[in-house]
Amino acid sequence: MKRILITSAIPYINGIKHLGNLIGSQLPADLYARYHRARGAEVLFLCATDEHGTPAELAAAKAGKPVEDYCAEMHLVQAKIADGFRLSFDHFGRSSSAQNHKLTQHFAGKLAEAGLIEEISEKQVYSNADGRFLPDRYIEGTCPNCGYDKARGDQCENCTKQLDPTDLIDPRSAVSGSTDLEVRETKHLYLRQSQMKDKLDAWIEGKTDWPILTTSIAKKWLHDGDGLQDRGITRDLNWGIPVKKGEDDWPGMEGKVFYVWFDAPVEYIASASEWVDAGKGTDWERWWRTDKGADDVHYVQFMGKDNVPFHTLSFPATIMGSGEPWKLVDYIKSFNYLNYDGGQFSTSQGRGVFMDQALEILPADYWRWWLLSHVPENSDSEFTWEGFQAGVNKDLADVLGNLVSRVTKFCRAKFGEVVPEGGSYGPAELALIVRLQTGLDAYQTHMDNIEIRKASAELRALWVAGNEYLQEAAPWTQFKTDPEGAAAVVRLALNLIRFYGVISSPFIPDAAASILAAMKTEDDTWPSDVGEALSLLPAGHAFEVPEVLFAKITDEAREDWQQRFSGIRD
RNA sequence: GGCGGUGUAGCUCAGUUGGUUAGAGCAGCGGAAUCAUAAUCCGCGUGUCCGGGGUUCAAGUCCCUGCACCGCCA
Repeated sequence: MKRILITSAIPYINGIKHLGNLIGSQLPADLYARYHRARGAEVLFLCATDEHGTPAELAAAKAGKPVEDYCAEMHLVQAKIADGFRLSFDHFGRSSSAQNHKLTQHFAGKLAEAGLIEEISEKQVYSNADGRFLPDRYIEGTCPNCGYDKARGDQCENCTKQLDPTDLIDPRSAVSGSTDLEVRETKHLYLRQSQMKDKLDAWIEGKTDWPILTTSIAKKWLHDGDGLQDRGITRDLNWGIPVKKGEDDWPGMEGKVFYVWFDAPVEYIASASEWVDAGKGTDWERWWRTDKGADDVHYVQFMGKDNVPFHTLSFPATIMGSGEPWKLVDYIKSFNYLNYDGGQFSTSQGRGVFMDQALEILPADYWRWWLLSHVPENSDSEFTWEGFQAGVNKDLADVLGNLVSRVTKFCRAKFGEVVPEGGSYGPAELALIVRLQTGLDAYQTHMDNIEIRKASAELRALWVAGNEYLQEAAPWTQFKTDPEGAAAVVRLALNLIRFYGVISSPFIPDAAASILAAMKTEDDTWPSDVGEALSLLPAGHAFEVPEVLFAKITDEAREDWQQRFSGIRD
């Protein structure tokens, strides 16, 4: 049996994500996971919250809560919303888990043994009032270049000049506003990625089947300027994974933690360990260790383009550098950005639709279908309310939903809520089967290749083929002179509905479940031979006319939402 | 400034290793049908493939250059 390991980029803990974040990794990953499960593969689909770092600490402080409590709460909030979108994670972990502490420290220890960790002393700004070191961007002051008084320590937003915190005039803490700052010497660990450059380069060079977006970003970082640079992997913070060399203390690193980008990818592995500890699985190493059964695992990662450098370079450097047989990623699917009505989605400005709000106004399937069929695979794409309304109404309500409706209601009126018997299949039916077999094969090819837009277009074309057939066969006319012939058409059409329910389930799982429930069958076997699949519901099999599968989005509702989500989130 | 991406019908996008009259969905127009969520089906597209050079028997598809938009710059 095929074994597929799937991870989605892990969302940061400080707040609810918007639709751009959802379509950029979690939703495509879920589609892929559902598809392969449906086709009988053994799938392990993992995600988690990314919880460490300064933004989490500040968000917790703002909420007036200890950071541990804040993260625990926000994790539950994000988990609940993920469930609302039917994201079918086998485990939704936390980067702050004990398992991740242990693994992250383990990797650091192995990297140190391999000579890939370097200790470097540097000067950093310390805030006496806050009792902590401040990252560059959390120091504010007056820009020496343009005089802007809210310049950040890394860059002036007004004149865009790159700055050092020490350049600022009258620097102050962005956390407390205190001006009681001093520059202190502090020691940090650096991952010597530059030592791994050739190895990483050769590895990326071999990935000719990866999306250009993925490899071009990786190559840029490998070759740009002086090539791949070493990166600091520690920070002077309280909230994080304490720096240790395996299980041993790391002299000189007391009170320091690993930097988020180092521990966050390790959580992909730790999440599998959490999955076992939560009693949902029995052996996580057979997914992650090539010496313990993972050599036949196909590992696919999903992420937005901003995450590509970590996944193509830093994390592989960590894994390769450990010298241990950890599973390396086989395919990286990366995405561009989804824009909102002519601009960007913005978490800080509350612009666009956030995941919780989306679920308040419409069922998950509406969002899943539209987002997946417009996923920014080749370039940035755009969400507009008009486009969303038109797409959802046409594809889901008119093409698929109405087909289910017209067939089941016609059958109920003429034959009762039972698959009718009589008649036999002729050339039109055979032609339909051939058409569907061709389309199903194409659909599967696109899904296998993770070409999501193409897959959604093909699925929609399969729905359309059903309407074409029905229109041509016109059982409502045939019924008047040849009820047996009409019965054969309806029998096929009812089977067609079940067929659609099965193959559509990766995109629209709730509607698919409703369809199967209405057809009163639990057989959701993925079809291989379409002819067989369309004779699964025999004459005499009872069904029921389902409620309207997809209510249309009205102009009034659209205008209302358009207004409501244009500005600042309440 | 450097690097990367994008630029194809009103809109959203396909166009594989260069090769026949550049395609699909939506919207629009005309027709059929009336089972259905006024849904469906059929028919209708001469667009400077961003501009300009070049390579080639042949370029949307390769090379150079200019323009526009977007992103990244540890």
